[in-house]
Amino acid sequence: MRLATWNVNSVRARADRVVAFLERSQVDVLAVQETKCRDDQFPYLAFEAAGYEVAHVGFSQWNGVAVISRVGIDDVATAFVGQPGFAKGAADADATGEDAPDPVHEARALGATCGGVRVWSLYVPNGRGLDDPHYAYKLAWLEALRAQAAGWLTADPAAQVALVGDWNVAPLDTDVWDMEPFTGATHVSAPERAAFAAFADAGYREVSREHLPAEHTYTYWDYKQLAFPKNKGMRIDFAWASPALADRVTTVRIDRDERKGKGASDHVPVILDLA
DNA sequence: ATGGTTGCCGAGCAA
Repeated sequence: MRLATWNVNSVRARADRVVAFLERSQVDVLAVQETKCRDDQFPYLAFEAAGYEVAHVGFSQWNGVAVISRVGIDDVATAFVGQPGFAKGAADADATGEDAPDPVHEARALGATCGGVRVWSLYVPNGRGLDDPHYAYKLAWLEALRAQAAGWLTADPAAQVALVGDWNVAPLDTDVWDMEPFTGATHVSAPERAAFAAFADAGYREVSREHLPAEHTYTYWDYKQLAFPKNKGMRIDFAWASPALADRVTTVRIDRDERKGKGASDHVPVILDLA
């Protein structure tokens, strides 16, 4: 089975390109992030015509995640248990002693069982800035996911679980082109890196680096300032696998060519082959 | 060159 993950940065702007990728690369299951649409706006027909089923969750023009599969889609979950929402205005309410508004649940996680693998398409909050409320949200979100994922393994040590997507964390200094511009920035801070590494403590293995250990191997390049031609990229898309699944991974590929040409997403697919 | 890119939607936000 071939499993891939890709932040497509709008599935409507790129439906043809995503279908072409699925067919050219013979992908069985694709986890998609940043569809940027509601469920009723998703271009289902383009994927169904190519022989794929789609499970999607999207509430607005922001976020949105999907699993696209030609080996079945069962037990779809449009959030993980305990998934935090963004508590807009929580800090203000705390200061004034007023009741905080209800947190806004965002479409950032979708789980589906495809071909015997529990696949989670994950779009980790960006964080925006170290002083921003979205940064605390990001850390809480990662910790809540880790707690759930640890529980899945405790319940079934032989579980085949893939936690794949845009983690918005560059775990190593060599996962960015240069650390200097990231001074005081998100994606590289110690708490974010610890929250990411905690998935290893929970028993998972990040199989993309196991198979592609080369430094400065990127999955994302900003649209601005000729970042791609200058290869000023970041490695922020990863695949944590449960032990039983990690043992099945034979190859991992990053399809750098998908960043080329007109109409490219700013991220490229990460593709896993499973024995 | 006081910007730089893209996508949402149709101004300004988010990444």
